[in-house]
Amino acid sequence: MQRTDFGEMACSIARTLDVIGEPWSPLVLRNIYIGITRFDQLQQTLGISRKVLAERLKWLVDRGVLERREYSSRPPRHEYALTPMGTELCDLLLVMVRWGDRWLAGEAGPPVLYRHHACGQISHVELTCSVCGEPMHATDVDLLPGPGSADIA
Amino acid sequence: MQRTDFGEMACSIARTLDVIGEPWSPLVLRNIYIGITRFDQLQQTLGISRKVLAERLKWLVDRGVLERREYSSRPPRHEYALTPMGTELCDLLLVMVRWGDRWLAGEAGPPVLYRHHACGQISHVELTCSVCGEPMHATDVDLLPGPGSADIA
DNA sequence: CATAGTGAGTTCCTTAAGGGAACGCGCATA
DNA sequence: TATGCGCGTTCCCTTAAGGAACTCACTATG
Repeated sequence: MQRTDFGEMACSIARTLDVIGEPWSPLVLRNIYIGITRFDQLQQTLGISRKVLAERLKWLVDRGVLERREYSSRPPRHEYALTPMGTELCDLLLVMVRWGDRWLAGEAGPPVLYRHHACGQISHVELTCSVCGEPMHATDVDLLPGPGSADIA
Repeated sequence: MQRTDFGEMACSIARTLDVIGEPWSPLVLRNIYIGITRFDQLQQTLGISRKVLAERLKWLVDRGVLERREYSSRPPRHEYALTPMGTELCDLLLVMVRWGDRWLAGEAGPPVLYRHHACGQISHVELTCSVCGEPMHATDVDLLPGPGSADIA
């Protein structure tokens, strides 16, 4: 398929999708987040094709989300690690988890639970306003054109 | 391409991706969220192919994220609207915006600003713990197997 | 009444991306 | 010298995305 380039759109959603919008990318990110950092491990646990995995890893490294680093030099071996940019991107995964748990988990319940270090409780993420701290959802905001505008009226 | 089925994985991220992981789906959602609810409008503002748009809309309606409703019966005309499930999915968009604004907006600054109804200020979303209210990011949690487990050790 | 127009898709063709298996390369151990 | 492992790359096949043209049901205009 010939893919439209999202990276050039004046929209932070499109630009974010340009980085991790490809199928598999979020799952690759998830696995590296949970400690599965090597090529073959990723390939086997995800069931992704080696070709696509190689492409995605290179893409994510080029965008600055992942870092490829040597963990052995005698037999040259590499692993992938999250950069600060990549670590913050994992927030997106937590929100996906929250929505998937809520709407798609069904009878069985959530496959994974999250314990918050600060309070020690099993919980999930909530979206709040960075200014007032109250809940902030899509229905609680007005959109205004920003400095980098061009899109949207 | 033959696509691996994410919907059957015991992972809420994969299951969420099964719903909106296709390229364009989040942008379709965004546009409907901001009030662009008709086929031709969506097609023109996104620059998406009509074929793919029709597929995506049908998919999202089938999954329960969107609702197709008639706004005129004499010339039969339809528009698309967010269901409660779809509205909550927009939270994901807010988090994408946050990350894109932070890491990809560059010199120009964010293309769109968000004003929070509750406080009237321009702000952005923050992830907090649903139990204690403190910040909750990917680095602030431990993962434990949940009732719907099968995946992850 | 005939023509043009509109909203919402559908059909058809071309191109490129995903899946999968096989191969390559550098090195270590037997 | 042979086997094996980690990490990819190459090749071929199938399928999905892009894009333009076409359909269909109706409305408005001349």
